[in-house]
Amino acid sequence: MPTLSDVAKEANVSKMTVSRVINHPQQVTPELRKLVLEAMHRLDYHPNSAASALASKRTNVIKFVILENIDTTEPYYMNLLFGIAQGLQSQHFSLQLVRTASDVEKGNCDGYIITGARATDSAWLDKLEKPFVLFGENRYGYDFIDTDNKLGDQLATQYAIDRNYQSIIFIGIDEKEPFEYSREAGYINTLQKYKKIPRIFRVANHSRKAQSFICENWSKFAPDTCFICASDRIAVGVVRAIQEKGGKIPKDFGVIGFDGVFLDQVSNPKLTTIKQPIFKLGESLAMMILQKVAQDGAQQGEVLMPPDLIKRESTR
Amino acid sequence: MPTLSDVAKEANVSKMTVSRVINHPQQVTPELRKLVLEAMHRLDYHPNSAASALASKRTNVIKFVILENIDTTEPYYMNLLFGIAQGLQSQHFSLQLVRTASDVEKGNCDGYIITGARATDSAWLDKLEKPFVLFGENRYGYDFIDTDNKLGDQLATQYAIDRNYQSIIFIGIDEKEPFEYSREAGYINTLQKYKKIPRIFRVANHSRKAQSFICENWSKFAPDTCFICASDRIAVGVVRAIQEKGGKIPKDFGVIGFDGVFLDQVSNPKLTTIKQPIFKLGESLAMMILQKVAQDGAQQGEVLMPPDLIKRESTR
DNA sequence: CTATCAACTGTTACCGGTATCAAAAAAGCC
DNA sequence: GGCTTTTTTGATACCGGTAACAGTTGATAG
Repeated sequence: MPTLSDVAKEANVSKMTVSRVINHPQQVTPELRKLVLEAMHRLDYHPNSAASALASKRTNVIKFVILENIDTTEPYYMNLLFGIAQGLQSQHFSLQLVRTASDVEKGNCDGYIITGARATDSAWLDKLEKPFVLFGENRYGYDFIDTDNKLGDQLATQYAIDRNYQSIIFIGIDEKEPFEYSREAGYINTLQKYKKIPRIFRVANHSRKAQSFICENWSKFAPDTCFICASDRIAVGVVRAIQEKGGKIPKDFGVIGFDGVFLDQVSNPKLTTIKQPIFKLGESLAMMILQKVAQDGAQQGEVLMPPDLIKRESTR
Repeated sequence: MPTLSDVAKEANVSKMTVSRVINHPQQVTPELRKLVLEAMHRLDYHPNSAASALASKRTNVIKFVILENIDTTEPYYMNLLFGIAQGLQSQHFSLQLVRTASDVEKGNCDGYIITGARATDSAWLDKLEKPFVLFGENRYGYDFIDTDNKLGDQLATQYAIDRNYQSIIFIGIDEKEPFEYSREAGYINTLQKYKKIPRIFRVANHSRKAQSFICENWSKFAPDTCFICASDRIAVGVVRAIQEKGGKIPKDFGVIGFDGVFLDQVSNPKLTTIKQPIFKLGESLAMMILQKVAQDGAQQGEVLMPPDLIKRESTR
């Protein structure tokens, strides 16, 4: 394993010059820079992350905090993680996973990416000493990245209208969280544009809960209805309920999910869904926290990334 | 942040003694050890992982290599990851995720945990310079940890027999991999014990493939049949096929899955399944690779962990 | 009572980088 | 051209640990 010194010798410069080429290239004249880069390349040099972490009093570790029950963890977390990992990798950072607020303080890191934070978590978030960014909308001014939830269900609702479903109903998640309000807002806004009256029901985010809800209230849902669901889980339940009641998908009943990871494919018929750009969200989260760390905790703002409408078999 | 030196001063010993208390406690007399531990506790000392990595020429990073398509990634990987993370945490190691063989060599680490390795991967596995362990059975002598697949489907088959299903059929995954052979072996062995003749079908590991397969061959399956499925995905498809054909679950048809993460709960009826101890597998993987690293790459052998039969609604 | 040895503890040098400041070189100015 | 200012480069001192070896101590043996 070649070291900084090796490269320095090879290029006939001092260690510092090499270090600068890596971290502050603009401080070095182009000629020297080129020399050094060539030397690095010749020797196949890779910086030692532990050494740089030590010298610059960092850890090169970001913690990913998942404040959700492991058993109900959504499959899309895997994609999120991949995205995060990819983003961190590019800066030679590595990752630690944390599942409980109590483990957060254990061991060192340079910053946190936090997901699953609810309104009640803001108490301890405020006490964190390291910079953090959230995955998921919040209205407390914390930096976050999320799918553009509102846009997502605007797309969904618009599509249901375009496909000429007579009645368009929203099946939401029974939680008072910003992402849910945003999705509902997308639905409501779009319906209002056409002077239609919104009808919203809310259930727990479980396929079976959704299924039994629809079955129990089946009489309320006439044919030619499209269900805009706040999650693929719910959509899966709705599909099963319709099938159980003998409704015809997609002819008489349409179903549109939200998430677009895993479940939408396992379902039959495959779900029309709002696909979140999960991998990219992960990557962006990584970039944001790294930047925030580099800028000593400076505010980063909010980022909403547009989702895609994936048209499949559960709508006509 | 207190350092080793701070603790050393507080306890009136040298840095080395403190270091020894942390890494080789048995080399220090109990009295001193106590003194040091108290000092560490008083100061709330946490070792600096970067410094120790640098000094001992390690990186304190383990790479988790996932050789599978991100989109078909099983939800249980999340649990595996949690387990791995937990195991690594305990030794102050952190994690990097890698998805392609080409990224494996990029950046440094002390060892690898590799999953999704197929027979064809052994070529580059042999070339790896750092120690590694595999998640998943293999017959090439590589160290691995896996669920006891054979035992799993012994349990499943035995249960189907106990529940008095007349005919017991295995729906396997259409891949020539050890885990599949082991599951089939568990099924075959148990049936043979009762002088019953095995019937095995194999399909791709997709719910819809399984569904259409069962539908197309529906005439072959008389009532009073239990399907032992090699995965929950397949089980979900089988359940849907039976429902589509109007079969009664669990009275006339039983379905037993394999995995026990996520899908089994989303299904309706909830699946009877062989639940893999995924979290523990992950933890063990972490422990194994850490030990292997500590022992400079010494062989660790194979570990098979027993799964559990979870009895739910898809069997009578 | 001293020599020998084992067991424990301390000293020193170094792991591979980076920050800081000093020195040198280049540029600007009169 | 000489002097000041700015830019570029280099020397040095750490960052917080660990390995290797040296020194100390007490026990055991002769």
